Amino acid sequence: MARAAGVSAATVSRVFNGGRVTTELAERVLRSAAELRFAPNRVARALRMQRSSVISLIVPDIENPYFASLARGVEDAAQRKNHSVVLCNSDEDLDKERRYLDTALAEQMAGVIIAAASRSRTDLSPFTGMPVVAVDRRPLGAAVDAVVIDNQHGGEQATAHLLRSGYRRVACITGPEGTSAAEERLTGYRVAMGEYRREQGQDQAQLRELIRYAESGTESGREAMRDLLANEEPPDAVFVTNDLMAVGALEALRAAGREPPRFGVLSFGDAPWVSLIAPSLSTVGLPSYDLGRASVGLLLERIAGKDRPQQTMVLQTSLQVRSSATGPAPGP
Amino acid sequence: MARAAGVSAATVSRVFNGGRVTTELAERVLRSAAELRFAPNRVARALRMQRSSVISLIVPDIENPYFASLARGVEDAAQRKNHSVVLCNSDEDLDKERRYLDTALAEQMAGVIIAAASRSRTDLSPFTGMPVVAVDRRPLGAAVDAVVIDNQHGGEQATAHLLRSGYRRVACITGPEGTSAAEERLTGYRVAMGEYRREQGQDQAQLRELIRYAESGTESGREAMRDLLANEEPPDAVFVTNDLMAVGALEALRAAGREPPRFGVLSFGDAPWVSLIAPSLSTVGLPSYDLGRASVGLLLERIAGKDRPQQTMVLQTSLQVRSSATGPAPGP
DNA sequence: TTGAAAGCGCTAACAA
DNA sequence: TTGTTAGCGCTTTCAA
Repeated sequence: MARAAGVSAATVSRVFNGGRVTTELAERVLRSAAELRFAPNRVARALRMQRSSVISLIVPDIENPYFASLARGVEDAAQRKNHSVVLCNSDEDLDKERRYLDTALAEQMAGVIIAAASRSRTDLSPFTGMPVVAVDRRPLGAAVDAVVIDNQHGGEQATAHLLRSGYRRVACITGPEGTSAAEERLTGYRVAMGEYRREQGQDQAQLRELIRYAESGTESGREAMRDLLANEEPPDAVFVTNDLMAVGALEALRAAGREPPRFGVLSFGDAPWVSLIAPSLSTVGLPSYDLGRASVGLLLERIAGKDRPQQTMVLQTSLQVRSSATGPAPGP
Repeated sequence: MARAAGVSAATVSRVFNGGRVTTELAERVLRSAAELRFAPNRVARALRMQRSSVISLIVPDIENPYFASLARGVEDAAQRKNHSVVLCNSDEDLDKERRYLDTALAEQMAGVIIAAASRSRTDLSPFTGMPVVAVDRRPLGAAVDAVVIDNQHGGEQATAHLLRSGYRRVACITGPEGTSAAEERLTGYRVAMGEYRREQGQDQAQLRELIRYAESGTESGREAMRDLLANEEPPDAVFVTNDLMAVGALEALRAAGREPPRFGVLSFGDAPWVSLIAPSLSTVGLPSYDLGRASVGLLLERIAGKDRPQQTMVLQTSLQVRSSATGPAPGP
């Protein structure tokens, strides 16, 4: 290539990397490159620079629409900055995750974006020198940038919306006890309920009978809902902390003849199908795409060598009003 | 690393690549490698071998569950053979697709798996030397292996199932005229209907009034269904060639008081949410995961240098019976 | 079976 | 501004 244009390899390199070259030479190089369909060999470049332009994206499962959307955000942002994205599905398996991390090292990748399989047991310590951004889940005690969702605020939003819509006894079905997202969303619920009851001068001790922990599947959502309906004083609305459980809750409600929006249902998640089911589910939408995009932003700053304090970005949820929680009164 | 083990670089290389080395030396190398947490530099390897172990996967959009599942199949299979997968979203945009293809070349990737944006205008000609497998869509006139779905057979399966379930006037809502998947599925419908009517000694000329072309969205599915119901002699079942249009059709049916399974609905696609809507949709399931897996199989054969005739694998659909097409008679 | 040496294509330091 | 040179870490002859 250099010979074809009658210049040195260094000049070719400079042309392709924005070095100082006279327009005449640059043109000659570009012309030859076009003729020969030449494009710089990125592998050689990566070897020489000790760093490729590939980002490793490690998620539990790309078939989960949440992570698909996140991945899309990552890929779009990366592509705009001439970076490629390697897709890795960890299946929440620490060993598998570990192998992907090792590969990222061996391939001298530019950086890693990871939704870690475990907050405490994912080991990010070998990554000195390679930038890492944690996304969706912030590993405990690892000195990495992170981008996460404000789950508590989302829980507050959801609960407040139900109360504002006129529901009075708002229940909550949340995920397994001890998982951080579920607990945070529940906290949001407690806070919003506490505030409301304080304003109303109501007793605050009775929240417990309105709360159910479930296993985050359709099945367990249905059971939890059935259980809530069996209360002495049953709720008139429910905040469910994920879409799948919400579908189960909906089924239990239909079986009991308590259909939305008379009975309010609000879920957390915004899966692409929530608008397709009947009634279309109002949800607290997750900024999954932006999560991906933002994590690339942080990662590229680190890759560029920017030395700033470790940082966590907290992205806000947004209420998606559809038809399952418009209010207990007969429609206007 | 070589020094640490007291051997030459060549020996280290042989240890990691299954060359002939005495057990004693091999052990020494492995021990040092473990101590130093050494792993061979894949970039240098790729440069030297003129080929990396990365596969480029080009799909229209990873947020489409069909391609997410396909991608998962690709990644699982690739990972098992120590290959990485680079994710590329073409958005059906030829320019964008072209840039990804160029990157694959510049990165000396091991091969490309592509669901091409266009059957005729996607240009795969620069890929002499780099293996390419077309997936889901077979480019016209490109000499590459391909893995596709048997759309026509799927259409036959769907239609035959409706007829077998007791529906008599089966309509079809298919995608835009001229797109190959839509036409093939429609062909399957025609074949199955023709066969049935021949057996019944019925007139075969009247099929046209049972067929509608739509724009493959919820909206246009609803309209097409409404239009079919306005027929002089309306259908009692419909085969819809994708899930989204089926949701629209379902809405039109509900509005007209003709609910499944009294009115049969069968769709083509098997999106993850089809079992969540009410009634749960019976579908012709697409082997998207296997599509991905199989394409990796073909690709790796080519990468290994296997010289065999160009090949197209046709994967079969499978009927997923749920509750929207159990038969016109009142349930047992 | 092992090691020495060359070279994959690029970029960075230096010299001209 | 341009060219020369060295070397990134590996695999692959070739010779020992």
